Amino acid sequence: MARELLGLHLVRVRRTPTGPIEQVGRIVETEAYLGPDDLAAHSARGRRTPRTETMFGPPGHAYVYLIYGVHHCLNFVTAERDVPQAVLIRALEPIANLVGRTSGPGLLCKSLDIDRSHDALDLLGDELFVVRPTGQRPVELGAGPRIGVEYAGAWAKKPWRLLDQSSTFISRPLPKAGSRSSRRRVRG
DNA sequence: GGCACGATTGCT
DNA sequence: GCAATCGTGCCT
Repeated sequence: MARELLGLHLVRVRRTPTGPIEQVGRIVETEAYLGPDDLAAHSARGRRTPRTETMFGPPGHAYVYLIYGVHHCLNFVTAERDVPQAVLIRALEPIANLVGRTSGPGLLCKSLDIDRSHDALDLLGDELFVVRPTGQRPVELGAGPRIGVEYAGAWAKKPWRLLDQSSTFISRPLPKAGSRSSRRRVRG
């Protein structure tokens, strides 16, 4: 799903006093979180709490959480009920009605005005959803380790951060080949 | 009730 | 390099 979402358009419909505004961004960076095995996931070891409950719910819903007491992060729940997997949306390329930066999970939520009140929102509804654009620009697939999960040991090394290398709106470049974070463990 | 800390960002 | 800022998870 993290791969499939790249290149699709995320649509956010905001109701305003003067009528609805449709914000659109092309998804250019995602990360996969495959709990309960994945120790980098909030649902690691099957941890099921009020916060992570949405991850255990049906797919096609938003999982939104507050990080560092400051920013919100938007995820799509991707697996069947009771299988706590999700895809973090990390960066958008502005297509329509987007003001402010959209490169980075916290910035993206700020620009789309998404917060905890949107947790568990149905992504098949009319407020937040994805569409496949016509004449879709091809995705130049890149992969690297996920950001900010150093604590997850071997799981932190998995190349589950996916992005479109042709986009200038990714949150940060992939680590250079040969750098510590991209080097493969080789048996000696 | 206490306390350590985070799937980030911005400023020094 | 590090502070901001607070909900969450886990312990007592």
